[in-house]
Amino acid sequence: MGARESQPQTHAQPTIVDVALRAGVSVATVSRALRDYPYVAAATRERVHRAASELRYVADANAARLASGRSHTIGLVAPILTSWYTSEVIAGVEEVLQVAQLDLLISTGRAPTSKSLAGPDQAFRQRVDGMILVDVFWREEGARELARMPTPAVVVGEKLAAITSLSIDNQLGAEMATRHLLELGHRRIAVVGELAAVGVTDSVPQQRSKGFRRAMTAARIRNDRQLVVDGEFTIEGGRRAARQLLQSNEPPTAMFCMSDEMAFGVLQVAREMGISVPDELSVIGFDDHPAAEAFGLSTIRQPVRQMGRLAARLMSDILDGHQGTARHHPLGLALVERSSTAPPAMA
Amino acid sequence: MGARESQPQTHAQPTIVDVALRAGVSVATVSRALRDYPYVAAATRERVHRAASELRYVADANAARLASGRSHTIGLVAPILTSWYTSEVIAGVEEVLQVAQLDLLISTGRAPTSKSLAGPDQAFRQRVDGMILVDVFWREEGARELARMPTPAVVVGEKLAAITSLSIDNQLGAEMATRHLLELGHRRIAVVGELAAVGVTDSVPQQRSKGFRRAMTAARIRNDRQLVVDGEFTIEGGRRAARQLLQSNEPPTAMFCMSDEMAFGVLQVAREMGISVPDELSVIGFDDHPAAEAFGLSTIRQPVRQMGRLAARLMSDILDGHQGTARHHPLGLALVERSSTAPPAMA
DNA sequence: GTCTTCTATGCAAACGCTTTCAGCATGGAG
DNA sequence: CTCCATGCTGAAAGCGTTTGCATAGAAGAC
Repeated sequence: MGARESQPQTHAQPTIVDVALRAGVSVATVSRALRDYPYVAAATRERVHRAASELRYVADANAARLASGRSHTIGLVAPILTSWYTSEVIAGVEEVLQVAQLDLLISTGRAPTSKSLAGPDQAFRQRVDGMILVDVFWREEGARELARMPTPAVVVGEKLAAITSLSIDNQLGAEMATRHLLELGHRRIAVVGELAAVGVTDSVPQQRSKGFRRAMTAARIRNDRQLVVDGEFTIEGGRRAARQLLQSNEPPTAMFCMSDEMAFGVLQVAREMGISVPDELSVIGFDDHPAAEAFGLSTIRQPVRQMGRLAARLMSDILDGHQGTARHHPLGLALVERSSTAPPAMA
Repeated sequence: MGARESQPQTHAQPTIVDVALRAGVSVATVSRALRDYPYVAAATRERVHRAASELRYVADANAARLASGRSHTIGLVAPILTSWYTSEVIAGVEEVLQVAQLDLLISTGRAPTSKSLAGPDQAFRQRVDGMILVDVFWREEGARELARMPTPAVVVGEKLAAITSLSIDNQLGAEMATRHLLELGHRRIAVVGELAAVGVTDSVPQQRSKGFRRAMTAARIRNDRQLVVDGEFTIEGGRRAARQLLQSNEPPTAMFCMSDEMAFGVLQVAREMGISVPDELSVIGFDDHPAAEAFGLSTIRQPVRQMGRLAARLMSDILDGHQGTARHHPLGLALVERSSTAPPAMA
């Protein structure tokens, strides 16, 4: 009793068949009409659209994906989701995906098994049309492997040749920051970064480290190992680094922190120790974190949100077939002077 | 010419059929064996597993979902992804989903069309087994509607009866903050919150507002409308609020900011105006944002990450059928005293 | 031995779409 | 008047799983 005659009072979602029945056409036509394909008479299209909206029908994404191979979903992988950086990238990505009608599947980069950097696992790749990899460290070799995979990818945060990528020039940024301190007259400048990573070829910390050294060398200042300390890229690490540096018998007059968050920790410790910033100590960060202004922190601004937007746009283009060849997209940096940097006190 | 005989040199993913062929069993058996269903002989199971791993086979999620109705994906919706709060929740959620073998699909709560708070659109719901709604404002009426939907949901940030929810006690938190200031001896206390939302019944700002009023009333202090200002829940808004309050002819001796970020703005302005905190002005926030410590900001700590974890665990339980009835789960708050609050200067 | 239970397996029907292919009008070209 | 494009539509074959049902042995019950 009661075949499909009565309107579907049940809570089951309507299927394409329901729409077809109601519009008096075949499911094939419904499928075409709803996706605005050619070869559908205007009147028919109209009728189908009406039927669909009356039924509140929306195509099942899984079935569609199964049949067509496309999922209209792009995946994003990042080692940590909680950092300011990552969430800002995500926000940028979402911004453009939303208008591009694409969904976002997020995954934290599960342990990159030391073996062949397996990368996002297959299960993940299957469900997306493309991936945006943020802050996972690939290097050219990994990039080539990545490029060979069937799922297209865009890497943010690293300069790569084998695959579409985008990043800032970390070395340049560090150089800008250091030069700023140098120009103010500082000579005894400390860096707080991440020791473990500095050794890793082309890692972000290493690049920033290079930029720092380069500016220092240009100013003919010798490398002083006492003045490079570990801040682990966290606020807490920044605090430790600051204590270590400020309690030494010959403290620096300025510090370049490779991230704003470390700089926040430094600022806190300076305040607690009664060391006045910028009178007795200049501090410059890197990022332009949303809280940097409130700290009055001078810093190097990187356009993170914009990076997210760009990544999404590139991905979207690739999916549309306008890909062009893989290339790297550099993004600009800007020095933001605030109140944490000034000429050093008289010696 | 090479049917399926040769091993699949092609880049196409192996399907369940390939595994079946290789293990010498039917696809049905493969399906069962791989998911560790009963009624599969140990030896067979073993053989299938081996074949699968040799082929690097992993079941296509879309096909599986289509056939079984389950997607092993939970969806998360939030109005903004970029806030510290949201990303912390997400991190907590991811933490437990990862071990529960569930994927996370994220979506920003598209414009909640004023009409029947459509909620997460159908397209989204279809793709997930359950949803975690963070900081979308439902109220009991919306909650009931939500509960009627086929997709189970967990709401974080609001106390609801009709649906599983979890939140802190906002009123209590505000009361704790205010009482702290009161106990230090302050009488002229300002609140910075969000005016627009204070009028909305049971919105977070309204609840915090109530808590504030309640503590003040208990201390027999009259309501002074000059002392409640808008900070829009942003750093910038905090700055504006601070300027307005501090430039008035009778400035407060203490301020309760409904969020740490607004407090950051306040602190910045105070510093710029040469007003010493906490000597001339006490400031307390709400959240315990990661940067709060660096600011030396006293605040009310809410366990955001833990909320994410709990939400995910509840969702996971619901999906496993251990749901129990919908209920609200309260989370604890703690006063964190730092250096931004102290007794008022002599009058 | 026969009759039931179980256990283990396979067959084949969904699941809800997309897409190929073929078919039917229609209408202009010849 | 015939022939071919051309525009529109429908039938049906997948897409890669899961799962209900049937079946074949094996093992107990009698």
